[in-house]
Amino acid sequence: MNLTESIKRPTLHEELVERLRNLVVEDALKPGEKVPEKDLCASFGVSRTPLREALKVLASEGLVVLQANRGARVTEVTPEELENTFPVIATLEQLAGELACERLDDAGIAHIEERHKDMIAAYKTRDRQAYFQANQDIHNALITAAQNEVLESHHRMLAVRVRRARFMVNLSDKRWAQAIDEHEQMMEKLRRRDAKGLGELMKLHMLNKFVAHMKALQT
Amino acid sequence: MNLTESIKRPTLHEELVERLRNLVVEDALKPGEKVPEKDLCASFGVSRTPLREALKVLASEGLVVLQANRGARVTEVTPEELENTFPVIATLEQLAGELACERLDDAGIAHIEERHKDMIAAYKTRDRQAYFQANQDIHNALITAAQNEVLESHHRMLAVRVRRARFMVNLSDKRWAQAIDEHEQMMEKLRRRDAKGLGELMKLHMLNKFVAHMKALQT
DNA sequence: AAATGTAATTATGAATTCATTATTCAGTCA
DNA sequence: TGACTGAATAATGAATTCATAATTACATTT
Repeated sequence: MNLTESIKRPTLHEELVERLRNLVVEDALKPGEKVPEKDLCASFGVSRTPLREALKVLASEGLVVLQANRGARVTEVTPEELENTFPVIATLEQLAGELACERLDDAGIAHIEERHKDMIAAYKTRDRQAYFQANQDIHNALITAAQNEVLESHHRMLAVRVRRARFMVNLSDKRWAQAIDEHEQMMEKLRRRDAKGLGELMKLHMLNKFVAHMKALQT
Repeated sequence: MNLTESIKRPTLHEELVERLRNLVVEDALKPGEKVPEKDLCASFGVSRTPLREALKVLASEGLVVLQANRGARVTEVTPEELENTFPVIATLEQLAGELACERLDDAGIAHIEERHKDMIAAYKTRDRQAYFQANQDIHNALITAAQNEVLESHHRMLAVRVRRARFMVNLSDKRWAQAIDEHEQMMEKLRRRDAKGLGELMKLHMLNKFVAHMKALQT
C-alpha cells in the first residue's frame, strides 16, 4: 500500500497551536503582550472556538498565561524562568546523551558528524543563522536518537521556552568559541560511544549556556 | 494587604481538567476507553465547549489521544510508555533531590521526617492506602522543596501518567520492603544534606520501582 | 483637579446551532 | 450466506449566539 502520501488534514486547532507557538517562539508575539482573540481570529480567518482551544493548549505548555475573563498574555521570559528551566533541560539532555550513545548506529553518528561540520563551517564564517540551525539540528538529533517519546516531548516543550531567550541576548565571541569547543568534546565522546561522558558534557554544555545567558542579561 | 483569601473562581474548563484528570488517574476512565463528549457533558452538567477545551489540555498532557472526527480515547499504559516515562521521572527526581538538599531548612526536613514516620507506620500495619499517600507526600515535598516551578510541573505531568500503573500491579512484599529500605537511606542522606547522594538514591529508587513494575506486568 | 461612582462599550466564558465526518444498519446482489 | 451499497443515525469540528465580567469613558462630588 502507501501509494500516496497519507492524507493528513489537521484540525484547525492543531494548526493554530502550531502557528501560535511559532509566533511566540519567533518573537512575533512579545512577552507580556496581550493576545486579543478577536484580532487573532481575524488574522487567521477562523472563529473563536478553535482559537480558544489552541490557547488552552499553549497555556498548558506554559507559553501563555490565561487569566479568567481577562484573556491571554504571552509569558515573560524572566531570569527566574530561565534559572528554573535550564537545569531541567540540562538534566534531560544528560539522559538523552546517555541513551543516544547506546542506541545510535554508525549511520546515525555519521549524520550528526555531518551537521557538526556544518556548524563548524557556520562558525568560521560567523553565520549566526546557519550556526543556530545546525546547533539545533544536532541537539534534536541526539534527542531523537534516545528513542524516548516522553523525553522528546518534554524536552521540546522546554526547548521552545528557552529558544525565545535567543532573541534577547547576543552570543558573545567568547561564549561562541567555548560552545564550539564543548561541541567538539561531545562529538569525541559520541564517536567513542562514551554514554556517561556524553551525558555529563551535554548537561554541562547547557549549564554553561545558561551562565552565558545570565551574564548577557545582567549587562 | 491579603486580608482575605484571594477569591478564586476557577473557570469551568479548569475545573473539568481537574475532574477529568482525576477520573483517568483513579482509573474510573479505563485506558483505551472511548470518552464520549455527550455522556461526560451530561454527567458534569456542562456544555460541550468547556469540556472539549479540557480534553485538548488533557491531550497535550498525554492522558488522552484525540483522533480527528473520532473523539478522544484514554491513552493506554503500555510497557513501552512506562519504559520511556520512568527514566525521565528518575532523572527529574535526581535533580529534585539535589536541589531540595540545598534549599530545605530544618523545619522542612522535620516535616518530611514526620511523613516518613507515617509511612513506616503504614508499612507496619500493611495499610496500602496510607502508605501510598505518605509515600506520595514525601516525594511531592521533596519536589516542592526544590523550589523550581518548571521541574515541579513537568514532574507532576509525568507522575500522573505513572500513578495510573498502580492500578495494574500489586506491590509485592519483597519490593515493599526494598522500597522502605530505600526511603530510609534517602532520609539518611537528607539529614546529612548530602545533595549528590540523595539525588542518586532518588533516581535509583525510581528505576527500581520501574523494574518492579515490569516484573509484575510480565507475570 | 483628584477621586469616586455610574453608564456604555468591549472582551471573554459558555451554550447553542450548524456543517461534516464517522458509524450503524437495512437491503441488494452474487 | 456473505460482501457490498447507500440511507439513516450519531458524533464531532467549527461558527454563532447569548450572558457575564472587565474595561473604558464620562459625570459627579468634594
